[in-house]
Amino acid sequence: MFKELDPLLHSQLRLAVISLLIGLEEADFTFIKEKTGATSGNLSVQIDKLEKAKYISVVKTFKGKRPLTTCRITTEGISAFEKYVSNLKTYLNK
Amino acid sequence: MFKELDPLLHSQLRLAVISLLIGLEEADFTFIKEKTGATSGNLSVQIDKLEKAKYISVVKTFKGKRPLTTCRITTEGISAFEKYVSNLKTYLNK
DNA sequence: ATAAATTAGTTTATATTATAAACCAAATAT
DNA sequence: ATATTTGGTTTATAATATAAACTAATTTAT
Repeated sequence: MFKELDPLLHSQLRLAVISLLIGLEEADFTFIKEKTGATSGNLSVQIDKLEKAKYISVVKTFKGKRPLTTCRITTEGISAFEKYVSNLKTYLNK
Repeated sequence: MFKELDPLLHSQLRLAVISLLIGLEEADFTFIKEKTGATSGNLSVQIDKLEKAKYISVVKTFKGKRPLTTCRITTEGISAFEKYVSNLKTYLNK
């Protein structure tokens, strides 16, 4: 009937981050923050969770003299997202 | 870009309840409990929230000598669900 | 040169939410 | 008579999300 929804993806902000990265393959912290409208603090926390789950990889470098946090989705993240979307559909068929 | 997801519906159990009621127009507590696999306590709480938001109406009667809690979706509930689904799509287009 | 403001975040505290455990009342089964 | 089941509710706890406060360095303005 209703399939389980991965709690890691069933969060507005984390879902937005993953959704963004699915289309882009790479995005930095500030860009994600702008596109999602999240606060830095919330985004920082949620990116951390996605990274710990290996749904995204995070690389911290410098752009000139400033820190730059770059995120990419992993293959694990892609398949988790695809499964989430497929399971979600069990809730949406009116 | 990403549309706001109604937090009342962005919950696995409450979404399942609404999704069920959209198709059925009427269902009792026990039936919903079976279909969703929820615990009674959790279901009781979530039904309460949906009722307080006027997304569903709840009528308590007796079936023979036993209590019977019957739920129906309201027009407000239907349009909230439709909006939720439509907003959700902004997250799903890979 | 120094102070103020901005960038790019992290950490921590708090509010909200979800879930489970404990409970209740009545009915039915042993 | 008492044990179990039905149909829930209430309350306590765990998990989550969010915001506020903070850090550290960089620009920009004075």
